[in-house]
Amino acid sequence: MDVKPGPRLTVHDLAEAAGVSLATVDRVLNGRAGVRPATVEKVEAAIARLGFRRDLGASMLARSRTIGIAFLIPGGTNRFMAKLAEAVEQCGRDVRSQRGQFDLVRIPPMDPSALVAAIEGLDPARHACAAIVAIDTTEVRDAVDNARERGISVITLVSDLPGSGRAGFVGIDNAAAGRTAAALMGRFCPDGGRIGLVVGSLGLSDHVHRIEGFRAVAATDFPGLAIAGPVEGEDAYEGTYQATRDLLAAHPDLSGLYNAGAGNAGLLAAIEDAGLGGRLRVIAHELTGPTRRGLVADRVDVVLDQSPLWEVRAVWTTARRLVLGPDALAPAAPIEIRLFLKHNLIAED
Amino acid sequence: MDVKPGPRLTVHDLAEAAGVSLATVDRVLNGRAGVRPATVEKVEAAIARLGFRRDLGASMLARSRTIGIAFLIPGGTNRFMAKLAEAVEQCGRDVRSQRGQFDLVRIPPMDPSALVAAIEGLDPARHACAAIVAIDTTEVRDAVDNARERGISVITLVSDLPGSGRAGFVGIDNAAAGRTAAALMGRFCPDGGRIGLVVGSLGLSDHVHRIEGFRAVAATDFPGLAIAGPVEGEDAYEGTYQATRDLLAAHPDLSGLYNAGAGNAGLLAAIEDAGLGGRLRVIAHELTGPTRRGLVADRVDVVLDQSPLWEVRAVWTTARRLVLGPDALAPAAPIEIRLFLKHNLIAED
DNA sequence: TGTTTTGTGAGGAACGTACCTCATTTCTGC
DNA sequence: GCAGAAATGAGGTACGTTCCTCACAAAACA
Repeated sequence: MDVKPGPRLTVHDLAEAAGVSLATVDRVLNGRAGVRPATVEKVEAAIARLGFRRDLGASMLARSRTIGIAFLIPGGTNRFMAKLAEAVEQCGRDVRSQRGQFDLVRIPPMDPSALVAAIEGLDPARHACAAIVAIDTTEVRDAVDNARERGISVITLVSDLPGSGRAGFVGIDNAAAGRTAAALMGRFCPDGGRIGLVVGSLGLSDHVHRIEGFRAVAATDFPGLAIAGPVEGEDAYEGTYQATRDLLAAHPDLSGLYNAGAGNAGLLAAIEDAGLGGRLRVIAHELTGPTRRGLVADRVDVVLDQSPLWEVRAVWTTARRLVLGPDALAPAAPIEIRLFLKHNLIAED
Repeated sequence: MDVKPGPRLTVHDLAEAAGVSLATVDRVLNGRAGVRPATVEKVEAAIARLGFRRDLGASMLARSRTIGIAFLIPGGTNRFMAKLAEAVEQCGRDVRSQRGQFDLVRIPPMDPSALVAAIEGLDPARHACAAIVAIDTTEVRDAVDNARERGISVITLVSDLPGSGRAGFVGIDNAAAGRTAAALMGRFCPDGGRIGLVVGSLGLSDHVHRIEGFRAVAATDFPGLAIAGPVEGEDAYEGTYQATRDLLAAHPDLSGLYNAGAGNAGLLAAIEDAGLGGRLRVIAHELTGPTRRGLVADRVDVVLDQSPLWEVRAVWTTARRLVLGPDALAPAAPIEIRLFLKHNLIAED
C-alpha cells in the first residue's frame, strides 16, 4: 500500500489501475447497483493498492447537495444547553464553507411531547439528520424510529436513547463520569462522611447513569462514604435551590455534594445560605458561568465537563459519514470527560 | 446579517450584490492587487451582509494544490513522541481527501544540529509548512527564520520557540500544566512534605515552564511543601531511572514526585526498586503505556496529557489558514491540558 | 436461435472557485 | 484635453467528482 507522493490520484487513475471504466468505478464508489461482485472486488483491490481516497471537496461539489442538520435543543434557563446552542451557531457558521447547514430549534425542556412534536415536524427534504437531546420515553423512542423511516437519521446528543433506531450517540460515558466523581470525592473526604447527590430528573438517562457510576465506586472503593439522595432539582435554579436546601437541612453532617445535573447556581446559593460555603466538597458538571466562578472562589472543587463545541463537531462528522458513506471519513472521536480544577481553567470557547 | 437558507451563495451572487464584476470579487477574495480601496470595501460589505463563505472544497479543487506539511518529530524511545508520530500517520491518511500531504521525519532526539539540518533540508516546493518540536537554541531559531525566508512556514509543536519567526505554536500552556500539577500535589499531601521534580532536560522550554508553574503554585498555595530537584533524565528509561534513584536516595523523606518530562517507565521502576511503590504520590505527563498502567495499578495518581491527535489536527488547521487566508477558516482551538485519573481513562486514540 | 436481462464502456454536463487573457473604462498628472 | 497608468469587466478553462444518457457486450432465459 505505497502511496504516490506525486500528482493527485483521481478516479481516472483508479479506473485504469483496476482495468475497468470510469463509469464502473463510479458505480462501485457510490454503491450503485449493477456491478458483478467480481468487478467490485477488482475495484476495491485497486483502491487498497493505490491508497485511493476520493477528494471530498470535489465530491461535495459534484453532489451539489448541502447536509442539513436540525439541532433540537432544550430551552429554558439551563446554562449548559445555552452553551450547546451557542456551539451550534458557531460551528454552523464554520461548516457552511463545507456545505453544512445547521438549524437550531429550542424546545420546551423536560417535555417529551414537545420533543416528539418537533421531531415529527421535521422535513426530510431539508434535514438529512436531526440531533436531539433525548428524553427516555416510549413516545420519543417511537418518534425516532418513525423519523428514520421517513429518511431522517437521528443522532442523540448528550443524553442517549439506547435500543432506539438512532444513528449514533454523541456524548460522554456518563457512568464513567459518575465513577470519576466518586473517586475524586473519596480522595477529598479521607475520613469518610455523607455525600449528598443531586440530579435534574431521574427521567434523564445521563443523570441516572452518573448516579449509578458514583454509587458503584463509592461502594467498592470508599466504603466509609455514606450517601444521601438523589434529590431532583429540575435542572433549574429554583428547583435545585430548594432540593439542595432540603437536603442540607435533612443531613447537617454532609461533607460533600455531587450534582449530576444542572442548576448549579441554585445549588451554590443554597450552600451559601446554609452557611456552609467552603466547608463542603462540591463536584459538579459542565463548565458554565456559575461553576467557573465557583471554582475560582473555592466553592467548587472539581468540574466535570463535556465540551459542547466538540459535541456539535462530532455530530457534524457523524452526519457526514451517514451521507458520504463510512469509508469517506474517519469516525468522530468519542467525547471526553474533561476535568477542571481552578488551575487548569481555560478561556471561554 | 441574515443568511439565506435557500440555494447556495456563490461568488456570482456576491458580485451581483456588491455591484462589481466576478473578476473584482475574485481579486478581493484572494488578496490580489489592483483594486481601489473603496471597491474593496464594497465587496467586503457585501460579504458581511450576505454572510458569504467561500466553498472550501471548490476552492481547494480550483487551486489544484495540495498542502504539504513536514513533521519533524524526535525519534528514540520517547513514548509520547511515538504517539505523536502515529497521530501524524493517522491524521495524514484522513487529510488526503482534503488535499493534505503529511510527511513524517523522525530525527535524532535532543540534538539541535540534527533538527537544524532537517529544517534546512526541506524543499519549499514540496512543503509549504513544517511542524517541529523545537529545541530552544540560537541555531534552531536561525534555521526557523531562514526557512521562513525560503517560503516555509514553521509551526512549533509541543515545545515552542518564542521570539522566533515561527508561524504559530500548537501545544499546551506548560506553565498552567505545572500549576495544575502543584495544585493536585498540594491536595494529595495535606501534611506537607518534600516533592521531587524530574525533567527530561532543562534545555526544553516546555519542561522548564512546567517546573516554573509548579514552583509558583507550591510556593504561594502550599507553603508546607518543600522541593527537591529538578534532576534531568534525558527523556529516556536509563537516564530517568538513575536520576530518580539518586533523587530518592538523597531524599528518603520524599512524599511525592512530579515528572515534567518523559521516561516514566524508568521513573516508576526506580520507585518500585526503592520499595516505595504506592507510598509516593506521583504525577506525570502524557498518557502512554507506562503511565496508563501506572494509573491502573495505583502507582500514578494523575496524568496530565496533551492529545497528540488533536495537536496534529491543530497543525493541519493552522497550516490551512496560512495557505487559504485567515478568513477562510476558524482558527484552531487551543490545546487543552487533559487530566486523567484511573476512573476516567479513555480507550487508545 | 432469438430475446431479454444484466453488466460495462464512452462521453458529457454540471458543481463553485481560481486564475488567466484581453478589452474596456476610469482615474492620474501635465 | 491628452497620453499613460490604473482599475474593472467579460469570458474562458481547469480542478475531481457525480450523475446522466446511450450504446454495446455478455450472460441468462425461452
